[in-house]
Amino acid sequence: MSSEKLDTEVRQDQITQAALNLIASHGFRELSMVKIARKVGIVPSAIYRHFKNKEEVLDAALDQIQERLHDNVGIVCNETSEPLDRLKRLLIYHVKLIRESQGILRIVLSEDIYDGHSERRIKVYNIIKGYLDKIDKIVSQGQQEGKIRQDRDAATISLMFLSIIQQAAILWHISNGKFDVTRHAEKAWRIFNEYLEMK
Amino acid sequence: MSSEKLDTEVRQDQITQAALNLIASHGFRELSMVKIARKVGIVPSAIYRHFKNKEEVLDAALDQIQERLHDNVGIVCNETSEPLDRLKRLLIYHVKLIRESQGILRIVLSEDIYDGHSERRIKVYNIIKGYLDKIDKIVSQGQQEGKIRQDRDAATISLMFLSIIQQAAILWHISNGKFDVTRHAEKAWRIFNEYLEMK
DNA sequence: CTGTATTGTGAATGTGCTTTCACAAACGAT
DNA sequence: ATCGTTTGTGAAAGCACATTCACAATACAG
Repeated sequence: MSSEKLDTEVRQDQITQAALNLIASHGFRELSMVKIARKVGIVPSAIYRHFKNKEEVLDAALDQIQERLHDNVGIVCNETSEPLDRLKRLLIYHVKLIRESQGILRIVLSEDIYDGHSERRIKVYNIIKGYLDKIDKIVSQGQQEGKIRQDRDAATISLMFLSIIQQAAILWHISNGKFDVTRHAEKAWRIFNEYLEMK
Repeated sequence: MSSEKLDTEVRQDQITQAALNLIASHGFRELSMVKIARKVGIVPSAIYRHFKNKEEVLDAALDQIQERLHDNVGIVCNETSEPLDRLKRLLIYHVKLIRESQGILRIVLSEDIYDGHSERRIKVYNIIKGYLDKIDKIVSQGQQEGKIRQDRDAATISLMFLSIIQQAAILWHISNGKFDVTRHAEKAWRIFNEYLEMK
């Protein structure tokens, strides 16, 4: 009952995707090599042909998340050059990302992903920091252009911006979809936008 | 090598405290009956004299967290009757709570605490909702008194308020204390306060 | 002082997990 | 077609864990 033999590159991709989907749908706690293997259609030990260990699989999954976040920023920056529009669209994309791949961002927040190993912690911190930096750039540019009030810290504004969605996403998840993220995001954005525009 | 025999009530308290401290310092993932027992000074199986299983221990720990959150609200409401002052102080107490008992609030956010069992998920949701309701009351009252602008949803404002600290707390933790929560809380509060005061 | 309920102990069970390893099947270059 | 490399397999080792159970120590009521 042998599976088809595939290149390491292909398998690595499949394994990473499987891991991401499993985390998204059943949480980090439920993630096991057995389940990843089942989803890919191979046997657990076969994973070790393509990754050194579970750690490496997780790292690859984190890389994917980072990519998706950065992609979103790239997209909105291409779509419009208006700073406030960029932020608004980024908010929408972020919410969409959360809704589509359930927990993909809660992964970043999940306590358990660190598991004592501080390298992973640093990696996660850098992912968030990288994302925040990009938001920061949008804000700073908006301030220079006079489109966003200049009397407040760009970093603080950026973090507040991220906080809005993130916390809502958590509530959304815990409530089993009962809590309306999109609605909250809209309302919160109105408040935030109004503040940023103030002179 | 027998331990002193103590009443179930006392042991339940010790066990709950031990569990909370362990989660706070080493995360939810690391929590085990063995470690709880070691901290209390008894043998793992002895825990089962006082709790039916691990689930019950966790539930007791969650109850404790809820209590602390509600206590904070009670304290600030006794300290002052000015809505904005109440919020500001609550922010400070919240940050303090986070700083003191490391991860006590990340527990609420931790993916793994649900572990598939939806009862626990509901319980956590209710804890947050209860806390948010109390914040909501402060905001609503402030709006009625004309101390807080009335053209925005109290619920949205409350959630934004909570988000500010919560996300910062997460960053603080991930960065191993490098990120300055207190500083961010202060800056964010200034922004938030200014907005709420606007007519 | 005696008997009974309560609390603690150590060993054992069972489960699920990651990881290793010898071996087998498929592939690719020559 | 063949040989070496890559990928997949199944079994097993080894670990941590929650939980159970018979038994021992302790407290306490009468």
